[in-house]
Amino acid sequence: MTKVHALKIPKIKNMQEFADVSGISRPTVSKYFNDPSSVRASTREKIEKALEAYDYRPNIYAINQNRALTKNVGIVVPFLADPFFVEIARQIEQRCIDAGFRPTLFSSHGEPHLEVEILDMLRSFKPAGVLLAPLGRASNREAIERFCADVPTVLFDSNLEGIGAAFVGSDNFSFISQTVEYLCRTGEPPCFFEMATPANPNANKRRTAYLDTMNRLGLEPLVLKIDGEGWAFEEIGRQGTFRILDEGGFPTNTILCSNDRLAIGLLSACYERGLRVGRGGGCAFRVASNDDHPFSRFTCPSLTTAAHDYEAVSTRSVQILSDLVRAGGHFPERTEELFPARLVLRESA
Amino acid sequence: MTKVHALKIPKIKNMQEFADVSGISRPTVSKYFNDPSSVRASTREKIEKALEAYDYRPNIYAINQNRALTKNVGIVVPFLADPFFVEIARQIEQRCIDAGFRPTLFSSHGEPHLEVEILDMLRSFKPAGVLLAPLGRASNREAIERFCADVPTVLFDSNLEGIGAAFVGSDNFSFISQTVEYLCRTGEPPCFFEMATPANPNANKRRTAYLDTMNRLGLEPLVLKIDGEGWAFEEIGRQGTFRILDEGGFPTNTILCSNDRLAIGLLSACYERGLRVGRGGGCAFRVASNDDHPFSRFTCPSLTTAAHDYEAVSTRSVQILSDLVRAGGHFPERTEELFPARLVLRESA
DNA sequence: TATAAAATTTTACGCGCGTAAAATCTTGAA
DNA sequence: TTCAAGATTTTACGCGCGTAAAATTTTATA
Repeated sequence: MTKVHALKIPKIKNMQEFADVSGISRPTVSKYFNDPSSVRASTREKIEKALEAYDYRPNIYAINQNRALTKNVGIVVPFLADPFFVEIARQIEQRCIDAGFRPTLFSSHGEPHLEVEILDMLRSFKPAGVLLAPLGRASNREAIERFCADVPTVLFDSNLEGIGAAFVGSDNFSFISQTVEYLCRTGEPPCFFEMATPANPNANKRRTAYLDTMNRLGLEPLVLKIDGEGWAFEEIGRQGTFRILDEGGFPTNTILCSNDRLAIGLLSACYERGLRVGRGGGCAFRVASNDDHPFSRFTCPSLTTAAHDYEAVSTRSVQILSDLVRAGGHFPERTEELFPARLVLRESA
Repeated sequence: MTKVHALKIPKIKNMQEFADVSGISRPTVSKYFNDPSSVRASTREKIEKALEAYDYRPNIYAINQNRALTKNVGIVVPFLADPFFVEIARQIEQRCIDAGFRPTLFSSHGEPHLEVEILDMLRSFKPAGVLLAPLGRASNREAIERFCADVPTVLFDSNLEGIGAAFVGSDNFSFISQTVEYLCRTGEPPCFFEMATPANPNANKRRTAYLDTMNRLGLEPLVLKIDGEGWAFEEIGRQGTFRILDEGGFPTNTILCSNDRLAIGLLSACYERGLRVGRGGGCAFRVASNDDHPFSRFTCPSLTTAAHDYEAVSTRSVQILSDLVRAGGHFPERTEELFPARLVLRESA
């Protein structure tokens, strides 16, 4: 666009020059860019007319240098290679833009030192606020706590007790109770398949929910813990399944996985061993899971799972962050908000 | 860290104050932060000693406002929900940091208007350079061309002829020739399974490579084009497979997919229809593909595919961008560099 | 029409740092 | 020891914009 008019118009270097050509004083122009509705309608028209003709954009560095609070928002997810986090990040990103913020996405890539580095860098960004999905168990709690003391932060997906101004996530009990009840209603009660040392605190909540639900139903719970560290859940689920199969097989014909990525690994291992999964006659067992991972509809068989309410979590997270920023960065007390799951029935159970 | 010493040390507000406490003039301190080796060793020691005691960090906005060229680098990928792009982005990110840049990741999320918006925003970032994997066919060529005229840009993954200072990607011919030759050597020649209107220009190169390779081998090529728009390749591959199966089935017992994500959809459709895929006896057909998508080892069966040289592409992209920046943003002529594939044999073919 | 109150604009100043040019210090050879 | 060339540091200025306070205009009321 610039190029097209290049012959006609002189280049605008700064706000002063733009103010000159639009016939308004520079500070008024500055006000306009901070909030167009803060200047008189007639003034706004003049500026917008000039804007069409001259295509000027304020220097973001000069803006942010002087403004006490920027409109930057940092979005930090623990592991971007997991499409679940991409999806939730995408929605949060869009809602931040709608709310007038300038979001930037970061991934800790599963590494605690990267998480700390990102928060460290985020400090110098002077963000209005940060939406943080922490690594969880591996997180440097102290570092995150210090960060949250300095920067208004809303945690999402994974809760760190007492840290951040608020937490928005999914109700793990809702996930598990729905899947367990469905499985019990339609067949044998499930055993619970999870990592022995899960990266994510949601995993612990899910185990507890499984135990509670089974007890409530008067059934004997059975937890299978598999080895493995880190964020390569699929591979961990796969190797764990091989080991279980080699050591005598699963104790029930119904398996509830802590999360979809473990289930993906489990399904691949079952397939490789020629074990058919599903509700049908020739099936060795049923498998259900939690998260509604974007790929869970393409597994073999497609995965019955409890779906996050992506929209509610992302919408509410950004809304709370907006409130937090408006409130000056502090809430009278920390809040936690959880959204229920929606059971998605597919072929695996 | 700041908090720990809070009682002992006064807070450093700006470079002047830091210069005062370290006994050096502010401009010299400025030089140090731009390049520590540009000040005398004795001066450097003084600064670094003060740095330990006072934990001061220059204001990035003030820095970037005055510096003609920032150290920012934009990394733009077309679709972050595809773990392939996450992986390549992660590696590029790390290499940018190693090269002294400050990378920021953006995703066009498959939408051309977002791609343009990102480039627009990137302008005001005054980046030293940009690494761009364009959407491809859907890209606004004109907008990207204008951007590349103003900002030093290296294209990667998807080439847009003549645009950008350089292109670094994978050699699609190497991918296809290896998979085709392997399939022909070990069984029936493959038909080629692809989208009728692929989003990505690599798809066209792959089709051409398939046709060439089959001709070279004296075999009759056979291209199956399936409908579908956008970036939901798995779903497109799945539905396309259902249609083909409903309309009489595949014409050969060997299928080469243009990319892994289509193959994932194809495999899920085959599974649902009870068609076994693989080399073994009871298998309806063999399926091979291209990309070595991070999930291709977890498909059922695991996917035989041609792998990108992630490391070579990311390393070379960043290296060329470094050169480009050093050269002042322009090369005497545009270069294209392609890296060969590595065949990964798994269970599907 | 006059005038006080409210809304808006302008004046005036500073933010934190980069950088050219001037001043100073090192270094090494005479 | 001296002194010039080279290396380093300091002086001096400006970048582009935010923002409090002052000045002005608009609006509402009498």
